Amino acid sequence: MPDDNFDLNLFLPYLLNQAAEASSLAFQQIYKDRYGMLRTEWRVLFHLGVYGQMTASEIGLRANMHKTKISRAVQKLTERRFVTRARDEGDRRLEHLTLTDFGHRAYDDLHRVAQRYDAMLTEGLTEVERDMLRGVLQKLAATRPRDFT
Amino acid sequence: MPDDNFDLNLFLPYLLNQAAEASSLAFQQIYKDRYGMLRTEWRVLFHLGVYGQMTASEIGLRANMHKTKISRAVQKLTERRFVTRARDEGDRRLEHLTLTDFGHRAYDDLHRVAQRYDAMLTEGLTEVERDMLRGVLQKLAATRPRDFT
DNA sequence: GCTTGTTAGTTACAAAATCAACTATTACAA
DNA sequence: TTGTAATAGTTGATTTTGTAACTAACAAGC
Repeated sequence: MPDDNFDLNLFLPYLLNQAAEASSLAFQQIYKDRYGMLRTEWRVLFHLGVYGQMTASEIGLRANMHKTKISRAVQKLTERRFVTRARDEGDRRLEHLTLTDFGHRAYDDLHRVAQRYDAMLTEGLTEVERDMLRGVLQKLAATRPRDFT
Repeated sequence: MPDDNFDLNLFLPYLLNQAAEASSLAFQQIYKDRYGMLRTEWRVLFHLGVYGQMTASEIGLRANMHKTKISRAVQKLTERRFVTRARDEGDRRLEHLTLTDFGHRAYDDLHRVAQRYDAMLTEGLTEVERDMLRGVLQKLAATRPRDFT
């Protein structure tokens, strides 16, 4: 009855999810414990930290996050004084988001953690493996659904 | 204000999640459209298809899924006649899960789709990249949270 | 100017995931 | 035995996500 003809653990969507979850766990614990953030909130914080001022939809575009997720994350981050919002005077639909000083300190902290964490994750890999891994993952992340039948 | 010192898109937990999501999308669409399954249900179905009869906690152990997720997935799969449950006579806490004929046909179908899909995902990669990718991802999937500060 | 369509962002409701508490059964040691 | 702990699995309450409908502001053609 078992199917020796297919190795589930090597099926890429499954394997990628396992790797992603396992390798996110300990970092997730840190931004949750230190700042009470969810994944969505961490992502918004980092986008603002890395790219500077952005609007919600710019973040959504870059992070592949739906606008409702971002809306809620921004609301939380604003309530907790990590982020401030400012209406665009030219186009009053737009809101420019920026980190507060407080938010910037949180970003600096987590950003340092992230760098050490990334180093830890890859310390078992060769130089070649590290480079190839990121290159291949970027290709896969750019995969847009298309027909394959 | 922007931080040129950190490339978010190369941060492994983030990059892995992006790759995992992008590369799961089209496959997810198929098991959802054809069989109305969720990710959890698809995973249980595949575990039973690949490994044969299993208990819920064996699946949880292999798939790194919480028992409540599995409990609910099994309930759905049983309602929809993909799976049958049988009490263990020796230890009446245990339930052995197996695919019905109907469930097996669904597995066979999706399993074929999965193989073609995997081939499509990796068609842009070299032989070396493919092998290294799966090897490295398996290492990362085995990452257990530990101290890195 | 007006209508029609588009974009930015929010809100409401439904679906799903998470967490804790629960039942039932077995293990095991006093 | 019998009392305590452990394991398998389920259920309920809460949180988070997903989907669709919504408001507000702008754009472009007539």
